[in-house]
Amino acid sequence: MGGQSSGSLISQTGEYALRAVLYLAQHQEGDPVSVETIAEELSMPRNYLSKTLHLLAKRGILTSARGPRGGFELAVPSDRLSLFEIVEPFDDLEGRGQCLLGRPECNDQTPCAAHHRWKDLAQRVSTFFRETTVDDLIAEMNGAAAGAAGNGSGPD
Amino acid sequence: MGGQSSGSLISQTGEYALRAVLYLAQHQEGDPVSVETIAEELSMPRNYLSKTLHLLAKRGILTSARGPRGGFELAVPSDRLSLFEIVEPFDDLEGRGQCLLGRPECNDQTPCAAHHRWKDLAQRVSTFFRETTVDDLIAEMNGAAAGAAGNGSGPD
DNA sequence: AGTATTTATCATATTTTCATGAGAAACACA
DNA sequence: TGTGTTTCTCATGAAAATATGATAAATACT
Repeated sequence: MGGQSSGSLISQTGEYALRAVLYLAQHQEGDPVSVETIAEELSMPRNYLSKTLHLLAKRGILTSARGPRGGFELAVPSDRLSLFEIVEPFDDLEGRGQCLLGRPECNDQTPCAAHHRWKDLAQRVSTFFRETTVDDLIAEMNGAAAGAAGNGSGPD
Repeated sequence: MGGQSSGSLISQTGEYALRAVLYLAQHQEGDPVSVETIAEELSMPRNYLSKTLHLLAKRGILTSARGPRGGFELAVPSDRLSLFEIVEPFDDLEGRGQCLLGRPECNDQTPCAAHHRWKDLAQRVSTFFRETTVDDLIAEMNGAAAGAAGNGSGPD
């Protein structure tokens, strides 16, 4: 022991999913994008990413096509695709994992010691994932890079 | 794949630590408490908990004593012991794990796509762990169970 | 001194997560 | 129809987190 575990809110896999979908949203012109491209561009393990994206496709978040000109595309407009939908297949952001003390049931009726103090924050996190869209993140990227507004053509 | 990972902010081990310390704080009368007792009472793996508490002892958060009448005790007054100190040896709550997209460096200068939106929440979480004390949780427990004040003897 | 009790430490097992590699299936295009 | 490209799927491997069991070391009590 002594080694620190990730501590991150989402798993490595969930993070891959998030970054890959973000990439797809930024490369929506024309043909689908191959796993090869994404994996290389974002430095992710190719086959592992393939499986990850496959699961998102099964969830209806992406469309996949095989063969030449195949690859993945968003199946949902990026301004209607929440981070929650992307991460949820891989990480349980609600339900369990809410209670700091790991109680199976932890609510206003049967609260753990931390419930009342933690509740608000947990709720905010939940809301963040549910209400933040892929589009929001892209907008913020462009905004932050260029100055919050104005330049119609996205960079890159 | 398809199985959801914990999704919890802290690891199983960190959760054990938190719950065990909380238990210790509530049983501070007289003799130290043995791992045996805590493990049984809180349904945790005995030897694993032993190691976990040992690490907290090395950090100066608990004192440990061997032999008859041995066990663990708080080494710090519960109103000056933050949740951060308890969990930090097992989970990296700050630094890495802050960036949603897993960037090694993610700050105001070199932000990831989610940085500006996520920053505030991450900060709040960090503050929660740093500023919430063990005493706060115990007070809340008693308060929530009995009605915010009054009954001197704490319920079990 | 001897004994029972309890933590400390070591070696190992189990489970979950993350990752790799090879081949099958689907598809576009010539 | 054939060929190359790409996802899909399976089998396997590696690493980390979690857990177990046995033994050593320390200590209180008789």
